[in-house]
Amino acid sequence: MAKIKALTNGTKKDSIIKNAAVLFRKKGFRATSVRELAEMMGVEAPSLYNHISSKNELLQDICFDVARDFTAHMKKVLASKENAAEQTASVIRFHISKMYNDFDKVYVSDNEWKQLHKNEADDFLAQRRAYENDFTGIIEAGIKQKLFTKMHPRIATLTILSALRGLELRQKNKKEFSLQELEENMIQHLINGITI
Amino acid sequence: MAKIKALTNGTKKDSIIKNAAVLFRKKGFRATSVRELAEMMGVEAPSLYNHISSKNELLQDICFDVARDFTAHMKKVLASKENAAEQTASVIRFHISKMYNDFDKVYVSDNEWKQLHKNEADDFLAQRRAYENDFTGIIEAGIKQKLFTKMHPRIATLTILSALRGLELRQKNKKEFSLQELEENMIQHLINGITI
DNA sequence: ACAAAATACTAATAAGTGTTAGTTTTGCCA
DNA sequence: TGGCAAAACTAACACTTATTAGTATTTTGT
Repeated sequence: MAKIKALTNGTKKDSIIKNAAVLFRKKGFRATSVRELAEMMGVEAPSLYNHISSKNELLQDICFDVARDFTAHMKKVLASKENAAEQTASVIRFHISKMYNDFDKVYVSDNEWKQLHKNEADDFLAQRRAYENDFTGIIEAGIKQKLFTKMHPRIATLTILSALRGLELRQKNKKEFSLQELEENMIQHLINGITI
Repeated sequence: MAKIKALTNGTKKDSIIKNAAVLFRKKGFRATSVRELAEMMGVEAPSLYNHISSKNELLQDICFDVARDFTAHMKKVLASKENAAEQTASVIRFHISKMYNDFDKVYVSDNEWKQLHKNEADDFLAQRRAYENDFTGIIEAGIKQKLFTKMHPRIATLTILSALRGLELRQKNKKEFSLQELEENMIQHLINGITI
């Protein structure tokens, strides 16, 4: 009779979520069974239901936690008095470090949110769009401030966010370069490419 | 008794694949049922099996067709006498136009290949890695030729390919900007960002 | 040490899956 | 027009799925 161990500084549910994130990332949400998740934790599948209410809830928690963190950071950036280039760099840096430190959850949020139930998917997408619009606002401000070249701000947004979201920072990559290297190179690449 | 219509310049199987790609993109491979695909085509599920051998075969065809096209283009680029900057631009342009013209299939290939059976997934991944290595080779050549700044070539590769793969060119976006605008802006952004 | 609460277990269910077997219908060509 | 191949249909299978019910065990608080 194995037992679920709580995370240090976390509940048993947190522990389940953490393991779920690993499987959801590796195999996808639909391809991951509750039995499989239970086995990973050394427990029978129904035991998990003492801590969670459904498999879907796990995905919800992952997606909305990640969305909240990104949104919160964006609001902080917008409230700052930095110029557009600094704000852009701050957003990029946050994406990279979040991806670096919380890869499974961020990846799942980016790639599996479609599997949320309709209501939640709509909600998630609305948050995502708001985030993208905020970012586009920063780019537009940068153009007005003559920091950035004249360009299509929406395309720049797609380019930068798409580059960041697509990052896959598994162990293998972490050995090829450090977090600092990655940040420096990507910021240089993505910002200099639109700087006057 | 509805009938499956062949594509103009294509077989009935091609028609099934085309519809499958739409569903796989919208809902994901695992979340798409054969019955659903059949309904979309106005036919009962078992009827499809007169034309395909399995659901998985549909995914295989999609993924490997796309992979073949990208690999073929890369080989052409490598065989050309263009300099590294021109080669990079050519790769970027190909990604964008392919994504623009064949969105469903390219998207599915990029995002659902994990659902292939182990053998095929390994094969697919090997092709993908070879493609990435070829691209890194171009970047490295560009640095040697002093066209590009000193940087981590592997990070530049990830940045550019990630930006391109993450593009989602559905109808909505196609109204915001033209193919030409998109190409110009992204090439400028992704290449100028690493140009001396 | 005992009662109560938390949490594990086994067994089972209902729904959905891809796919096959066997049969009927359709469309084409002699 | 008759016959044959292509391709549709219905029915059913063997599995897997998430989840619940009911029960046993462990842990916690007194």
